[in-house]
Amino acid sequence: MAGFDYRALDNIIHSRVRLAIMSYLMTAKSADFNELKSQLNLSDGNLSTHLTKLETIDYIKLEKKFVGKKPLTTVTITTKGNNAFKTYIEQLSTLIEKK
Amino acid sequence: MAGFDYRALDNIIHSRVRLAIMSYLMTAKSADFNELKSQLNLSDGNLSTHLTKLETIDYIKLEKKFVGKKPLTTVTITTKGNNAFKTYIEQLSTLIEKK
DNA sequence: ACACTTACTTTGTGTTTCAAAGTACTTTAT
DNA sequence: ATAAAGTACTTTGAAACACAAAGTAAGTGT
Repeated sequence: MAGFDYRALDNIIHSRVRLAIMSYLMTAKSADFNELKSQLNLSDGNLSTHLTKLETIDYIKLEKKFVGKKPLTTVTITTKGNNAFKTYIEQLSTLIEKK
Repeated sequence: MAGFDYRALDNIIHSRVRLAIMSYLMTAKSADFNELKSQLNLSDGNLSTHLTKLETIDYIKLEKKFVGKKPLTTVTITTKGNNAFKTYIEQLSTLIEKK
């Protein structure tokens, strides 16, 4: 009975906060900073750092523009991010099925 | 569309290594140190520290005895650990179902 | 002008992870 | 008998991580 290889589980997605972010983006496709912040109950700083990390490995794309007078950061999941998330979920599924 | 509450996900189970350990124990019921070490491909130190952490919150029980001349540590999942794991899996399931 | 709000980012501190090194033996050559 | 190598762990230390408090840069009331 071989245990599962924990190294296979995407370490970057597998953070509770980033899992929440990615999961949200999978259905929402895109969201802006404040939407994520309020929906996921994150502090500004916490969200900001996790977004930066996800952006660094190209799982999401961040676009900054002004809407009227206010800055607006829009977050979009990339193809790479989408694939990574799907893989992550599949691995989790096999883990869960084993119960 | 409300995102999921990451704070609800058991932080102690939600470590890749500990998830592997708990998952293994759910089906194996009990295992000894070297079994976990080899099946889960963990270094001695890494396994040791995670076991200690899981023991601290009573998710597992560690029993040390000698078999012949050698020390043997047997790891058993507790009822509390079993429940915590089930809850964890349920939460993950809802996350996955949302896709 | 002054405090206050908004939309973030940076910084600082505490926590976590992991393997290398350490411990306390036992077993195996020589 | 002694040294070298293994066994079964635990402790330690350095790097990475998580998070909120503080900071920034702009706008908005009063």
